[in-house]
Parts: sequence; structure tokens; C-alpha cells
Amino acid sequence: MVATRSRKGAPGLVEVAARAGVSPATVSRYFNNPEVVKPRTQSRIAEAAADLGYIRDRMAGALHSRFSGTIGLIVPTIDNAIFSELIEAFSERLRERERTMLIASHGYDLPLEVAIVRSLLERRIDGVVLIGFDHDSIPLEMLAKRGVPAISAWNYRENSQLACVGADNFAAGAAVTEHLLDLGHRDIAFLFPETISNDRARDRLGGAKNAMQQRGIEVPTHRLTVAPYDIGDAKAVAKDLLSNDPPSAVVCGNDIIAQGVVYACQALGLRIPDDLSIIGIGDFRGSAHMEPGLTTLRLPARQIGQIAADTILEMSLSGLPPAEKRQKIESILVERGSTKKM
Amino acid sequence: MVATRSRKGAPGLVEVAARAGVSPATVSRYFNNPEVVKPRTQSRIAEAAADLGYIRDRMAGALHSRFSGTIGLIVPTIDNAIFSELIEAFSERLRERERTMLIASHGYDLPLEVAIVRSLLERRIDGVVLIGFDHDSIPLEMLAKRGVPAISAWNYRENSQLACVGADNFAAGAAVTEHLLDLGHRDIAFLFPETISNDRARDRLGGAKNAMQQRGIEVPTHRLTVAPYDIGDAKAVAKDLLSNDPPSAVVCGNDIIAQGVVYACQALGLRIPDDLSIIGIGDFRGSAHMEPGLTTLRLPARQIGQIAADTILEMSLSGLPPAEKRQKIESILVERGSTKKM
DNA sequence: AACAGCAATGCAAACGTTTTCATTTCGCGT
DNA sequence: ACGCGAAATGAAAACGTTTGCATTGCTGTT
Repeated sequence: MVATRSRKGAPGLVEVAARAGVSPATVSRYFNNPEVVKPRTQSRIAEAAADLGYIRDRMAGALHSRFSGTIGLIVPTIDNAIFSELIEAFSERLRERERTMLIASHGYDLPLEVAIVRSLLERRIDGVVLIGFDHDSIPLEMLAKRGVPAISAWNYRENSQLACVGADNFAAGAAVTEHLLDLGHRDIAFLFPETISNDRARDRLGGAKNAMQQRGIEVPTHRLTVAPYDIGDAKAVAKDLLSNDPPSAVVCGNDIIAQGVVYACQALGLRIPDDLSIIGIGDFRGSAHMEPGLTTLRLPARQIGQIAADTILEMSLSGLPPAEKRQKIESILVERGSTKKM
Repeated sequence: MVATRSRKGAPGLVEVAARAGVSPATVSRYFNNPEVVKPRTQSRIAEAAADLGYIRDRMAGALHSRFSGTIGLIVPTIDNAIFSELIEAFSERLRERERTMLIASHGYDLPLEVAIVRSLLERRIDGVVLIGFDHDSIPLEMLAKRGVPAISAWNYRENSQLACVGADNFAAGAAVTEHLLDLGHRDIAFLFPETISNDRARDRLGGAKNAMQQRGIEVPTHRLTVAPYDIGDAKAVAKDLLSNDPPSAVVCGNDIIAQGVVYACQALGLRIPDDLSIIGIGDFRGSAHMEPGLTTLRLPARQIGQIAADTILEMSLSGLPPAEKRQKIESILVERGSTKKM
């Protein structure tokens, strides 16, 4: 059994109250509703708290008030450019609102997500933000049962069950494909991540295929390749793909894969965009500055992160569904040097 | 029959106890020290808990036991390849040990770090991991006063005040510089991030300069340039630097900057490594796969993250300094295509 | 001068666990 | 069957806040 750490003389609310000559209740009010305590009392308490170096214990507070001031964010992966902008924006916004973020990643492993939600619930989070719509029903039920609000970020669907804030990934897949079609490309390859338990990739690929179909162009099986979420792996797959009978253009499920394809071309001596046009989705850090610059669809990740934070906070405070259940964030096609008219 | 007043219909320990026909104390023990409760009782409790969908409230537990099961990680930035591997490894390790990570970033803003530490302390973290050694003394005192262990990760110094786990950044700066010197380069430029409040960059640059001095080579001022932690900005700075009178090699403070320099060369039509050798530090995601592959010093970020997690947990549990106060993680020079003999 | 009405504060009961100490039950040797 | 130490369990007191309700202190009105 472990020795419990003694509390190293850290003063509590009660000590502050004693020193300020008021009751604990008043000190509590001072911290939570300063406006209800008389200015003179306020300054006495402020002074006492400062003298003692008091730091409030939000856990004790949460125990009674039902709010922990903690919001959970569950992402597939942290160690990847994909979500890092969103994570940072989300966490900043939360800090501005005096909340703290609990983050966890499951590596696209749905069962693990269940365990994570459980662990967050044990920590009494005030709300959870999930990525996308592919989730086991168990964690959602656990959340619902306890009245903990949850929303989905990153993807948008007009008929989503969960409240959501994100981009329309079907439209995104369609947009990049249409851009290549508009440039005159017909022999287009699609390099997408595994779509099982990844609704974003699935929607994007769906949109891409649909765009092709709209123009009456069939996509042969060998133009459809799965690539992992990793530059190196994507590069390897792309080298294989481009080694014989290369298409005139490649649609990549995201910018990571696109970067891999760019490197593959450089390794093979293919010129971009003369020999091959490449388009990505995401506009991650770095995509703008590679050579050539990557043509891609910009997903406003920071904006999504901020709105997600605002929305989950709104829900947590009101206890109601958000004013806007589904928020679509518009993405923008950014044309750079990796694509060219046929 | 007494009405249960538990919030939102979520059952508490007491309800589980009632259903299992035991006292709350036994249920508590079941969760914290299963081995002290009789197997038959265990299964009764397990069943009751499952039936009720019980989720324990760790905040309430923490209130009494002084352990919140939460560890803080404070990084300069999340949205950047630099720390993402460390963050992910750290968080995974913590989850394996049934702990949760609270993460916050301060964007190299020391005063903000004070506020962050305070906020973490309010959440009763069991320990904190900081990056590097440049910290205001106030948060460290606050932590010490409350007996909350803190360590520094990422950088290593043999005389550090704080316990630390990381690489020797002075040695790192020296190693990459020596590598270029060994390849015969003499006219070397140094592209480093701002060293104010960034001891890692400072140590690296110090090591680099020292290596030059050891060989009796002076570094003229115009070969010393500050570049931000951003591919685009670094690329811009590098373009400027390389436009006239380029050196024969560049030492970059980290791989992000190095990637910027590679792109700058491609934009300017300089051939790597024929016209310019480039070396980075870090071996971030992607560095291996660019064209040409980036020669760099690999810092085992995942390993640092894991050891940091283990160490802070060890300290939190024992209440003592760690067995090994300073852990040096060896870095490895990875030679790829971006450097070449003169 | 008395008092309504409101602002400011105090009192004490939660909140859901953990833990100490005490008590009961169990296994086993005689 | 008995007794004894150990194992298992129970009772109740914390833990540090928040909050509903009660009380006190003011201000201004009649």
C-alpha cells in the first residue's frame, strides 16, 4: 500500500476565511460570484488568499456543484498533423473559458474508445468532443445516461444524430475530384486511407467517386488504392502505383498522403505537375511550402476547434442541445503548384 | 424505501453496495484493492456494478485520498511536429497506468506557464512534466509547496536542479556540426530558433558554436540566423540567406527548419546535397521520407515520453525524488541524402 | 422612529468516496 | 467442539468545497 502524501501546509478555503475574518461561504462566493460580495470584503479576502498562497480545490467544488470544469477531447491520433491544429485551438479556447482539456487518442480503435469514455466519465467531464461519426453506441449511451453532452467535430452531415461541427467531407471529396476533372484530367487515381471506422475518409471517397460518376467516368479498380496515414508508407504505396502505367492525376484522401506522393514523384523523377497532378485534402502545416506547393482543400481546423469548444461549453452550461445542432464549416480550394491543366 | 438522490440517475457506490448486499466500504475496497475482498463477494459486487452501469467518481475519491490520478504535461506547443510524438507516447503510457493526462501549451510564453501551473494545481494533479529548464521560479515554488512532483523532459543537463529525462542538447548541437566538419565543410551557416526562453535551442546552438571553436573556425555573424519554428517562415528566411553568397552547409536547430531549408533550395534551384548540405536535429515524422532524405540527429521522443511518464508516476507514488534524478537519452545521427562530402 | 425590502453574510447540510478502527466470520489445529 | 489468529466486512468520520436557508446589516420611506 502506498503512503499518502501529506498536504504540505497548503491552506484551504477555511484558513483563508479565518484570516479574512469571514465565513467559508463568503470566500466561496468570492471565487464563484465575486459580484455578490461587498467590495471591502472582496479585498480582505483577496489579500488573505494572496498572503496564504491559496489555490482552490476544484475537485472538491466539483463534488458538490456537478461541474468539474473539464472537457474531454477524443481523437484518433495526436501524433499527426491531421488533428494538431484542431487540438491546439480547442485547448486554447477552453483555457480562455477557464476550463481544462482532457485529451485521449485511440488510434482508430473503437473498443478502446469505450474505455476512454469510461475513464473520462470517471473524471466527471462536463462534456466530450469526439471526432467523426463512427462510434460504438455504448459510450454514447453511457454519456447520455449521465447527461454529459457530446458532439462530433471534424465531419458534417446534415442528418447526423449527434450535434456536429465540421466540414462536409463528401463535398470535399467531390470538390477536389471536380477540380481535376475541370483541369481536363480523366485518368485519375485515388489514394485513400482505410475507410473502415473512418467516416471522414469514407465520405471523401464517396464524394470523389460520385463526382466521377456524375461525369460518366468509370473508376477502374486498379485506380483505387489504400494508403496508410503516414508519409513514408504513402510514399511507398505511391511509388508502386506510379512505377508503371501512371495516371495523369492523383486525388489523395488527405495532405499527408499527398505529401507522400509528392516525395514518391521526386524519388521516381516524375515532374509535378507536368507528369502528374496531385491534389490533397486538409491543407496541413507544410503543404503550402513544399515544392511545388500542394493544391489542396483547406479545412479550417482552428475554426472547427474553437467552435467545438464553444458549442460543448454552451451545452454543458445550458443542459440543452446547442442552438445550432449542425454547423457546417466551409472549406476552400487552394490552388498551388501541384496541379495543372492537361 | 429511501429515494436515491443521485444526480441524473447515475448510480453511486452506495447503490451498488445495497444491491450487492454489502457495505459501501467493501465496494470501495473491491475497486481499489480487489485482493482484500473475498472472491464470492467480489463477484456479487461486480455483478451489481455491471447491472447498474456504475461508474466510479474519481474526484470524490481524490478528495479523500489526495491522489487525483491526473498528471499534467505542459508543452510549448501542441500544433507542431516537435512534441507530438512525446505527447502521444506520454499519454499512452499514462493510460496504461490508469492515469489521465492534462495537457496545456503556452506558446513559449513563460508568464502564461504560471497561470497554467496554477490551473493544474487547482485540478489537483499528482505531478507535472515540463519541457526544458527555462521556467519561472514561481510555478516551481507553488508545486514544491504542495509537494507535487515536477520533472523536466526533453533536455538533459548533468547539473540540472529539476530531475530530468531527455537528450543532451549541447552534445546534439555539437554532433551535427562535427558531422559537417568531418565531411569537410568549413563555411557553415546556422539557422536556429530564438534562444530566449528556449534552453533546448540555446544548448544546441552553444554546442554547435563550441564544435566550431574546437576546430579553430570562427563563425561570422552573418552565418548566424534566427528562424521561427515554422516551415514557411524558415523557408523564407532560408531563401534570403541562400540567395547570395550561400555557405556550403547549413546546421538547422531542428528538422522543421531543415525542411524549410530543403524547400527553399528546391525553390531556388539549388541541388541538395551537391550545392548545399543540410542537417537537422530531431528526426521528425516526414524527415526520413522527403527527397532527399534529411540527415539529422534522431531524438528518441517516444522513449522520452514513456520514461517521463514512468518517472513522474514513480515520484508521485513514493513521494520521493526518482531513483535516477537525471536520465540521458542517447540520440543517433542518421545519415541520409541531404549531406555530402565536400 | 419604525419598518419594509434588499444586500451581505453566516450556518450547516450535502457531495460520493476512502480509510481507520472495530467487529464479525472463517479456517484450522487440538 | 473449542479457541485463536487472520481474513473479511461494517460503521462512521473525514476530505474541501458549494449552496439553500436563515440571519444580520443597511438604506430609504412614511
